[in-house]
Amino acid sequence: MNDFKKQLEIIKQGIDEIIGEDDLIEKLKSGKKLTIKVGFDPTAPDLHVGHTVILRKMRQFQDLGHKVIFLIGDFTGKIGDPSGKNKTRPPLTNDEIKANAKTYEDQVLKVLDSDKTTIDFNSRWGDKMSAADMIKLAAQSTVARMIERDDFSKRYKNNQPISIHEFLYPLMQGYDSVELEVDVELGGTDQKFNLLVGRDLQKNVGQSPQTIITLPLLEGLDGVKKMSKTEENYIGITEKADDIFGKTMSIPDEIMMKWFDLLSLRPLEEIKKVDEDIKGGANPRDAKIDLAMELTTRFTSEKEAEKAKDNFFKKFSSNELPSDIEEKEISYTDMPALPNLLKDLGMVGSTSEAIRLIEQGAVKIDQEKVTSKDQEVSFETKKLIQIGKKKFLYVSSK
RNA sequence: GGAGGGGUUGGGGAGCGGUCAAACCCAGCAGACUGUAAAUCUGCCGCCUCGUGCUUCGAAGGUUCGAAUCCUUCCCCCUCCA
Repeated sequence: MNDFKKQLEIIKQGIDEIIGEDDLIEKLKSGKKLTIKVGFDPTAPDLHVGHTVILRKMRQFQDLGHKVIFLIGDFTGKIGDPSGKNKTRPPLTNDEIKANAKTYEDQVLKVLDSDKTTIDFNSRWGDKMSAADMIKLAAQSTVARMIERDDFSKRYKNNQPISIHEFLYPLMQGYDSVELEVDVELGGTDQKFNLLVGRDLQKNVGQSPQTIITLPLLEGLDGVKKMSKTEENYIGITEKADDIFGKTMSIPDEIMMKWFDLLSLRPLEEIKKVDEDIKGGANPRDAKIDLAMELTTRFTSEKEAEKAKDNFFKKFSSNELPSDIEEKEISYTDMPALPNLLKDLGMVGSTSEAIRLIEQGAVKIDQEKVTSKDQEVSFETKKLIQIGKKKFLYVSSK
């Protein structure tokens, strides 16, 4: 593909900032196959959809015919980072790094094209560097330059410690770009400084400085906070089809288009059309279904996605029961009261909660609403217990 | 080292001797409605043996008929000064 304008449009879709756009245009015009680099921390092996924003961008580059390097930062990972915001980060062993790399690979290839992905490790050259090499590298930047970085300057002003080696991390990351002769490096907005260092180092050795593309953070399911594990507003990419589909359907309408922009691999025209259709009065629900299907298919399979969609509508749009209800057998000598039973079954957190739910008319047994917490139920024959719209369980006694 | 401020039920944040299981907001859950698990409205939102029951307000003691609220000691956070 040599239509550089078209390429540029795809490259610039859904990004936060691009630095060095002119260089990129020149390279695209020349028809050169570009080398794209993205660095990943060798810890955190469990990816969620928010992480795939950058993977999606990598995939777009692959689809445009460029070379994408998935670089695992194991060199720095082996050193550990005693000064991070979190507690001491223990150095990783070689085995841990290998295991994490494997997990990464499994997950990342759900988005990336396996044939066009190179996985590399910066220990490949990092391990060979001598103290003299490191000092030479360090000589290429200045303390003043380092202090420009937002978090460094804040910490400096607040008299919080900054270890010397922290200055070496951005340099090392930049050096990776020199080593790989990178044309484009992608990263989160918080990576901007580190990415810029790469440009400087490349210039110093006479390479064409890499273009930098930063990507915005994706809001989570609540539509407000950034997607993260700790906020529990995430979709893990190894989750079950039903969950991926359902969670996607639960995002607020307002952020739906952003999700399209940052996650969808559809052609730009199609995404624009979705937006226009909604503004023209189309039902946002249908667009959300399309998005949910796309994501579910990507992280599971088309077949599972279809099934998840079916289940979703069975569960929430019609009164049909979902197809995969769990079953439990109970055996009691003294049958407990219903609220206690619900707690024992793990359907509620406490008997108080069970009582509340019963009072609110949320509990059904064999489709019949339970009207009193004292209602007696026999499970001689298998019965279906339902709480709210989401919890179902078949129960029978031994 | 010195001077202050603070730790309250998932988060934020009131309360400063009884009427406190503790305002209010957010999150969460349920019901109604619908275009979906969106939006909106309503209710709930410590635990149990569901009662003038039990356990909570950083921890342990104490004062009091009665404490989240007062006193003592301890632990932890934050701000300012050196």
